Amino acid sequence: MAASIKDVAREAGVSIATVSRVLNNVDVVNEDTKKKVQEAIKKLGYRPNIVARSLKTQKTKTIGILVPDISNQFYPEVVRGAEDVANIYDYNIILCNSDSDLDKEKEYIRVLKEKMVDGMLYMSSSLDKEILNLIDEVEIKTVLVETKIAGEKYPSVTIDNKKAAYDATKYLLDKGNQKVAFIGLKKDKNNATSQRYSGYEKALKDAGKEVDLGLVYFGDLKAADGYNGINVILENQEIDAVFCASDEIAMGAINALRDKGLSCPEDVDVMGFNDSYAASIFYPKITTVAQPMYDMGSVGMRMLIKIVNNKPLDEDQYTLQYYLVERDSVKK
Amino acid sequence: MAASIKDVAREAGVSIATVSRVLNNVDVVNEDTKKKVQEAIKKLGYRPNIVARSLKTQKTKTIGILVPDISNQFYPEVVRGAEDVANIYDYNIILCNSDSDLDKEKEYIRVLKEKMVDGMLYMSSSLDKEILNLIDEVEIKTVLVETKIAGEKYPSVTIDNKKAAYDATKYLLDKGNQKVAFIGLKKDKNNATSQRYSGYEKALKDAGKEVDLGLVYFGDLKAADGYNGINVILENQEIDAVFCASDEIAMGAINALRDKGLSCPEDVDVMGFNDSYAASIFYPKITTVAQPMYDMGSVGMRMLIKIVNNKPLDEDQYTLQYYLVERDSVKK
DNA sequence: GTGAAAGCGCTAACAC
DNA sequence: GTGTTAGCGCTTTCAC
Repeated sequence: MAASIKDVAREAGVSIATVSRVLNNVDVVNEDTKKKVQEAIKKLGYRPNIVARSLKTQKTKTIGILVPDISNQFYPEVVRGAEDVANIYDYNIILCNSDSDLDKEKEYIRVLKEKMVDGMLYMSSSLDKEILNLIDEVEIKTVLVETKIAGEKYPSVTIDNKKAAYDATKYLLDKGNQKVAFIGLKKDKNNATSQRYSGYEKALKDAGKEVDLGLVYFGDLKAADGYNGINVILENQEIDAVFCASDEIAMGAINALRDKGLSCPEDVDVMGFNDSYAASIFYPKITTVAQPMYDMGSVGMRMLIKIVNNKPLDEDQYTLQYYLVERDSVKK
Repeated sequence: MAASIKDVAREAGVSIATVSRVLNNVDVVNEDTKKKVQEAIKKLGYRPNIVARSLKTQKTKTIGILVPDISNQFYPEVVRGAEDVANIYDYNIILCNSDSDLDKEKEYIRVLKEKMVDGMLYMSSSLDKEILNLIDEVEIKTVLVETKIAGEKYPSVTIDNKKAAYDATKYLLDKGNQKVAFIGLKKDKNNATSQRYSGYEKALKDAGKEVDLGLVYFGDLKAADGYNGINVILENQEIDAVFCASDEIAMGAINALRDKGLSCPEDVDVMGFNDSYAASIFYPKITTVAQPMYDMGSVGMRMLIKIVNNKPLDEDQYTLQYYLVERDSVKK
């Protein structure tokens, strides 16, 4: 067993209370006593037992992070941003992969409660009312990342997905493209990613165009969906451009185009979303809407740590800036 | 404050010891008493405080995972594999990003000790003796993933990087390629990834060829390194093929080739390493050595959990199988 | 400025 | 079969 506070006290010839005081830089401990204690600590290689401290203080200095799947393209960077900030303030993170499964999420939240995390960063493809209720019930301080509940009490950090998609679609339209297709998720009011379709719709309408469902393909966010989407859409008509709700879709779409003898951007403009690392390596390099993934994590964690320490928040609902990265998959 | 074991005891009209017994399915508790307790638990929505339990049992049911950087291509899948297994056995994971920085690693290991993790999965690009000493000192049960210390006591799960690189290079040679280049990390005995160069060397020698340093470029594992590598190598001579120590390098290399008017695989065969998701989407689809990343994590965690629970290990040093994925970046 | 002692919520002897 | 109690390693109040 490692040395405990008792050992240090004995070694230094003081009481454990005094050792605790120097550990926490609290009260005015006599300089000499302090020195003695510090020497004893060093000699024994003593490190406080944080579990014991946590039980007493009711603070664990650990934060739970719930993500759908860390092996998904989006989350590693968010988590990295979050962990970096956590680390600065001496917090650690417990990482949980929920697969966006409601039961798994609920179980993780309960376990996080049992482990007395000081707070939680919650990410999910959708936002179920049951989860929100559970969060209230277990009283874990929580910041929502990627999704938000408009006008509700839950602090959040998001980007404006609808507006981003609007801008992306408009960009394609402004290039003179007539038939602009869409491949992505179906509309669903609680799902951040699916709001991209709304932005697409609005951009078309504002440009005086009808949404032609023959130009729209709903699937998941994978490359395969982009590939299939192009094949399905092209069965009925030609297109000038396609806005994809993820970079992976965009890459799949470009591959499908190429397999049909069409090239990007010469024949069809393709726009992605996220600016994942692969988007910058792909050929052609993907023009895309960059989400500040690292920042979403770090800002979220910063907010959470403030909340945990009862500090006031500058803002409750952070909306971070996306930006359009112009590369080679859309004509200049 | 959430309900404690005392509240449950009071509610059920029994002692806390009895509540503890039903919680842990221990001893023979009378069926009726058990029912009463369970009802009280349900009524109060009671969940045990694991921090308190941990202090008593000296087990936290949490495992530390040290990775260089979760936003690096390789680790998310490993971590996912590890977390899935951990979850099955009711463990949670604390994720730490070290950037392979020695001081950061040391500090994380100490903090993990303070938080009394039951064990640790350690991944790093290299394996410093200081770290090993520290692990011994703090006595955290540890499994090494990706790297290993030959003939030492540390359990590990790895692939045979040298042999994998040997096979990959030989594959390129067997296709009739005369000048096979290499882009990757410089040799370094403790770094798993850098052993790929040794495999490359050996394959050439076994094929009766000298290693031509003009065909070798050492850098990092990024796409930019592949891009630069090709440009540097091609300054002096033409090549028939290139073995890249990562898929990212391979993609960068292919891009550089294309920018020089050379196509892959028609003019130059390119082989990657890892089989990251992007490798299967890239054009051309990358022929590569697949590392079982998910399995490395899950096998490592399985070993660790056995160790933590003092169960015997079937093997100490797991060497997992890699395999060659034949796609389109090498001529058929 | 320092020590004694209570208590955080739990488990596990030990007693009955 | 169940209750009492000590104690895990710390922090913090209250004395002195």
